[in-house]
Amino acid sequence: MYIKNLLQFIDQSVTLSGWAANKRESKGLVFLVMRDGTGICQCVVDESKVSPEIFAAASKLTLESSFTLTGNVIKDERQTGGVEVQVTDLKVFQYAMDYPIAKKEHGIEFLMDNRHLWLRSQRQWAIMKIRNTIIFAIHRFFQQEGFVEMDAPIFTGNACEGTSNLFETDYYGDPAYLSQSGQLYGEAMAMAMGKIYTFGPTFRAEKSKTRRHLSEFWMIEPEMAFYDIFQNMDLIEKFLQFVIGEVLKANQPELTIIERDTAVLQTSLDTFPRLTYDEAVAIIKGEKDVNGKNSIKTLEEDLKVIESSILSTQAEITERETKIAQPGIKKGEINFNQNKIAQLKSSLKDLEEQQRNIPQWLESARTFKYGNDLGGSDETVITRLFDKPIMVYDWPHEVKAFYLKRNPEDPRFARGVDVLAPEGYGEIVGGGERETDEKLLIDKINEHELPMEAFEWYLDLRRYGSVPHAGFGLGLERIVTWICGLKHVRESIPFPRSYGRLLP
RNA sequence: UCCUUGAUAGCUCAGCUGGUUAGAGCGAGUGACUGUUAAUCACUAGGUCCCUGGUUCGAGCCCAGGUCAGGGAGCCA
Repeated sequence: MYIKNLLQFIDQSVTLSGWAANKRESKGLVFLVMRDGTGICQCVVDESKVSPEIFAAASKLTLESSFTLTGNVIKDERQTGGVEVQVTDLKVFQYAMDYPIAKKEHGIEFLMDNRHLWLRSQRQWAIMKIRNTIIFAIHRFFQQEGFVEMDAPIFTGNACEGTSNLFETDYYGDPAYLSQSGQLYGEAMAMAMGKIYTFGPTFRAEKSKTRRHLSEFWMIEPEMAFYDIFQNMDLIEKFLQFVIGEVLKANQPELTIIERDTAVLQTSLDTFPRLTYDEAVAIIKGEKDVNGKNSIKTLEEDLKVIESSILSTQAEITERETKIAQPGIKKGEINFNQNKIAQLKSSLKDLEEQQRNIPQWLESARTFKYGNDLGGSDETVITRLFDKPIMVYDWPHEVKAFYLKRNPEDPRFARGVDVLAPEGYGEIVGGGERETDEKLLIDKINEHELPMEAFEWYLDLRRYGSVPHAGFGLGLERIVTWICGLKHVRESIPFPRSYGRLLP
C-alpha cells in the first residue's frame, strides 16, 4: 500500500511504511506527517484510541524515524492529498537521532554536503520525479520514431573534438580519456542502423563554477542518416515539445510543489523561432528588436528594477529588525520575523549578485564582436526576450566543431544549430548537419591540429557510402533545470559532480 | 586561470568606530497544553569567531599570506 493510492481506500484500514517527515504534538494527540516515496500524508495517533505503548512510541518519534502503521483512511480536504489516516497500530523500525536537515532555510553548501539526505525533502523529491518523466519521455519518443538506442564508449583514446579539457585515466598503461561526446560513434552507428540515439554520461574537466556546469552529466545524442539541417531542426522541435508535453501531463502536482510557473512551458508547445547567427547577433547588440523588446533597454530596465528592490528589501530588513528588538515582543513573533529576515537576506545576496553581473553583460552585449561564438551572458540576454526556446543556426564555421557541414551557398557559415531555452537558461541543445566531403573534413582536422590517425575510422564513413546526415546533443540536466525552473543545474541530478565536489 | 562576494553555536544569521563575561531564532533535551499544518508557551545544554603570522595596552572586527565555499568570465550540454 502506498500513500499515492490512499484516495481509493477511503473508510478502509490500510498499512503504510515510511518515514516521519514532520511531527506535531498536542495533549493526547500526535500528528505524524509520513512520507513513503510516493507522497506525504498526515497520520493522527489519538491517545484514547491506541494502547499506551503505541502512543508513547508515536510521541517519541523524531524527524526521519522509520516506521510502519495501520489505520483508517478518512477523507479530509484540509490535508495535502485530501486524506488523513487515523492510526490503530504502529511499529517503529528505528528512531533517527539528530537528523541534520531541519524544518527551516539552509545554505547551499550544507545542503550539498547532505545531498544524500536532502533528496528526501519534498522539493528535491518533486524534481527527481520530473527528471524521471523526462528520461522516460526521451526514450519513448525515439523508440516511437524508430530510432535504435546505442551505447557509445566511455573510454576514448583521444580528445575527440579537441576543445574541452578531459579527465585522463590510466588504460593498461596508456592514457585514456573519459568521453566528452558519443557523437562520432553515433555517426558510425547511424550508417548501420539509419536512426540512432545515445543516452549516456559525459565528462568535462572544466574548472567551471557557474549555475549551468557540471563535470559529469547525461547527454542524449540522436544521429539520423539522410537528414539535413532543416529536418534536424524539425525533429528537435517535435522532440522537445513531446518531452515538455509529457511533463505537463504527468507532473502537475510536482510542478506545484516546486512552484514552477508553467505558462512558458505551455507557449513552448508552439513553433520555435528560427534565427540565423546574423539575426541573433543583431538582436544581442540591440540593433534589432524582438516583439517590441530591445536587449540593451531590457537589461538597463532590469538593472533599475533590481536596484530598487535592493533598497526596498534593505528597508524591510531594518523594519523587522527594529520590531523584534522592542521589549515585550512575543517569542513566536520574534521567530517569525527572524525567519523572514533570513529569507530576505538571502534574496538580497542574489539581487546584489545580479547588480554586479548585469553591467558586465551589458558591456558584453554592446561590444559583441561579429564572428565570435555566443557567450553565456549573450545567451541570457537574447533568451530573455522570448517566451519559448529559439533555434540559432548557420554559425561562422571558425567557432564551431570541425565536423559541421559548410553551407554550400555561403561557405562562411557552418550548418550548426543551437537551441537556447527561454528565461535566460541558454543552450540546452547543440547540433547540426555533418560534413560529408572527405577533403573538407581533412582540411578541418588539420586546421584544428587534431591527430589524423585517430580519425581514420571516422573518415571511412565518408569513403564508403557517404550520405547527408545530421544530429544533435541534448544536455539532460540542462533541460531538467529549465523545465523545473531551477536556479542551478546541481539540483537537477541526484549526486552532482562539479569542480571541487566529489562527495557525497 | 582571472574578476567578485563570503566564512561567528548542529542550522540560519546579528555582533556599531577595535574595548568588560560573544548574542537571537531554529534544532536538541525537560515540562505545560485535546485538532496541529515550519503548532504555541516556559526552562536547560550548546562556541578552536576557517587557519597561520602581524599591528595594538587590547582583535570576531584592522593588515599580510593561505584554505574552503557562493556568483560571474572563459569553455560548453
